[in-house]
Amino acid sequence: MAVTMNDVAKAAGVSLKTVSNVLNNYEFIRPATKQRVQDAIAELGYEANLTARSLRSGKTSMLGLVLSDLSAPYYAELASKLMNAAARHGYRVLVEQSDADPGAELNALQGPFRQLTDGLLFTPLSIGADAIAGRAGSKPLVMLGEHIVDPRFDLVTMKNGEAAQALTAHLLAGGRRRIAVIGAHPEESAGTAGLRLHGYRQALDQAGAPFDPALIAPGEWRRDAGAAAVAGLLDSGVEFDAVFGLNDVLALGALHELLIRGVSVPRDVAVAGFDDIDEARFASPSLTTVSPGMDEIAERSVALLLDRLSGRETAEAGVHVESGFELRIRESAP
Amino acid sequence: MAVTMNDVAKAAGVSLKTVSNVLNNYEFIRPATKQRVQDAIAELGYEANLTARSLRSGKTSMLGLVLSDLSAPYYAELASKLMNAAARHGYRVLVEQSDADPGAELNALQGPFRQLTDGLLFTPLSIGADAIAGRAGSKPLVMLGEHIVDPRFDLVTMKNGEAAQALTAHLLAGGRRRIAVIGAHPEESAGTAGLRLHGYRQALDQAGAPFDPALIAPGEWRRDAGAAAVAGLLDSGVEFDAVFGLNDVLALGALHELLIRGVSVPRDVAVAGFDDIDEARFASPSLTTVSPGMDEIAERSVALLLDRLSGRETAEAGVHVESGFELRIRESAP
DNA sequence: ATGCTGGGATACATCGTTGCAGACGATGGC
DNA sequence: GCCATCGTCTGCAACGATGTATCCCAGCAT
Repeated sequence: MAVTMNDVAKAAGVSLKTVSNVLNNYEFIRPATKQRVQDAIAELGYEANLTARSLRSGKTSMLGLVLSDLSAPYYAELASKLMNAAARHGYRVLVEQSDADPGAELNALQGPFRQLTDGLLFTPLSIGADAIAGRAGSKPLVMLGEHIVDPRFDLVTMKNGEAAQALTAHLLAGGRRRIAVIGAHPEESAGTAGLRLHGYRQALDQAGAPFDPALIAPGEWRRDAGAAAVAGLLDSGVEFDAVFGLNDVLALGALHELLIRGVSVPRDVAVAGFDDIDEARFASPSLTTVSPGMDEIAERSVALLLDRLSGRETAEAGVHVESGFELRIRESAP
Repeated sequence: MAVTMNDVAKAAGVSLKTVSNVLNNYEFIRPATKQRVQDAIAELGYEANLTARSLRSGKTSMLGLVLSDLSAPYYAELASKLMNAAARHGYRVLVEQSDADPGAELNALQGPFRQLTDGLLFTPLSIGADAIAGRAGSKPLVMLGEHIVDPRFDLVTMKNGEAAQALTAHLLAGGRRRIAVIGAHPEESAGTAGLRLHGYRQALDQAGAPFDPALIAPGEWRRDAGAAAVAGLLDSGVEFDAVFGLNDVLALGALHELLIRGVSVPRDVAVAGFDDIDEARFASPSLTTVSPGMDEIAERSVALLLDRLSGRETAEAGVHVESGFELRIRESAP
């Protein structure tokens, strides 16, 4: 069997509870006693049993992260940074893939997954604010992304609208007039896709450029969907001189399809994305995109969640944090 | 407070233990009793407390996955598939990033992380077989990748040497004679890089082509290192007509640098990678690479680990599983 | 001396579950 | 009619830690 606190207590000649007190940095312990306990711990190679601690204290020191698919580069990079941020505060991150499935998202919210974690970082994609509110329970919950902007929930996001507007303005400034958008989600308006599309339209309006619905292609946020969307546009005969992928993998799929079809980028068509994943910098041509400040997002969302856990943050209404952004102008849309 | 088994027992008019038996599918329970318990569970909305179960049973239903960096596409895709495979068997996966740091890898092996998991999927990068054997403990451990091939450990890997040989043969068959290799790790010979390099040399030997050490560029397995390696080769004046990136991100970094420098791919230089990450298919030009059968790797490594856990697999020596591979011939090296 | 204060350590109950051993009534063989 | 067996269910202890309440003693004021 493993060494328990009881063994340590016996070895140090103190009570079980004193060992516990030493481990939990209880203030009033004589230095000599503390030393004896620590020596015993070192000698026996004692390691606290986290399961027992969790059962007794009700805390797991784990944060849950719910996202659709860990193999998507944006989520992979985000997860990596979140884990590092959490680790700095002594927490681990347990990841759950929802596949954007409503049932899976609900399960993550109330099932065993929730039980295993002290708080949740949640990227809802297919369920709404009311469904969440009804099942959120009492443990803290921080939303990531902007599918749900609701005063009831804490939210960490970026200035999607502003960023999309700035990026579109950049394309317009480069002389592009017919900017196709791919990856739109027609059903929603408040989600990430909706906000970015809104920013696009604002930029058009500001520049006095017309909005043409024929240029808006729906699609899931995957490389193949980006390629398919561009293929559809090309085949339909709609003219366009730029493509704005609502995220980077869409834009990279589009880029691929354009080049295959013999369309020169950026000469004939400029391409821009959103997210600034590592891959964007090394695409050929390299991809113009928006950097959402992922480090800041990761750091602040963990900080907010931990503030809720510790009770440092007590606001009744949801706290909304917005990170900054930066345009990354590269070869695909100079 | 949450609903406990005790509440269920009272509601159903049975003992605590009977509820436990129902939950654990104990054979000898009268259908009527079982039904009553299940009704009570449904009515009260009871959910088993996993922490308490873990403490009592000594099992967590979590598998540990140790890798260097979740943001690397290969690991992200692998982690995603492993999580899905584990979920199919009722297990969760807890990921730990080691950053290829020896201390972090040792910690994952014996620290709290190990305690939280029933078994480990381990991608060692910086520590050796002896260090692992000395600290492995008694919980099952399955190695991923081939940094460590040792009869003491279970291992799931792919035919690195054969695959690299086949890929190199393909390049040679295409008329390439001076194939640069980037991402070599000169210090090691048994690791992944070493095995792939070995396959490369075997292909050269078989074709009667000379081996030139000047064509071997070391580097970490990242995009920027791939770009830097190619830049170094170009600047040094060494001639080459193909680049074999020991993994895809290296090759993609190399591809990027070649195109920036005005080198035509594949006309002047062919480029090939290894891993077949999603991105390879959508690169421009699309990347010739080796598909390691990641689905199979994920499925079989989880199966092996669970077989060890359940005692279905009892081999004294390590079980070594090799998945198949397929060449994916694409535009970058047709 | 006595009472009070507060630092330092302890005993005991408790978190929610599962393993073990045994109880109980009904059945069946002899 | 007795004992062994079988199916079904139960009680108790235990997993390894923490919270609560309490106790003891030294130091100080009264």
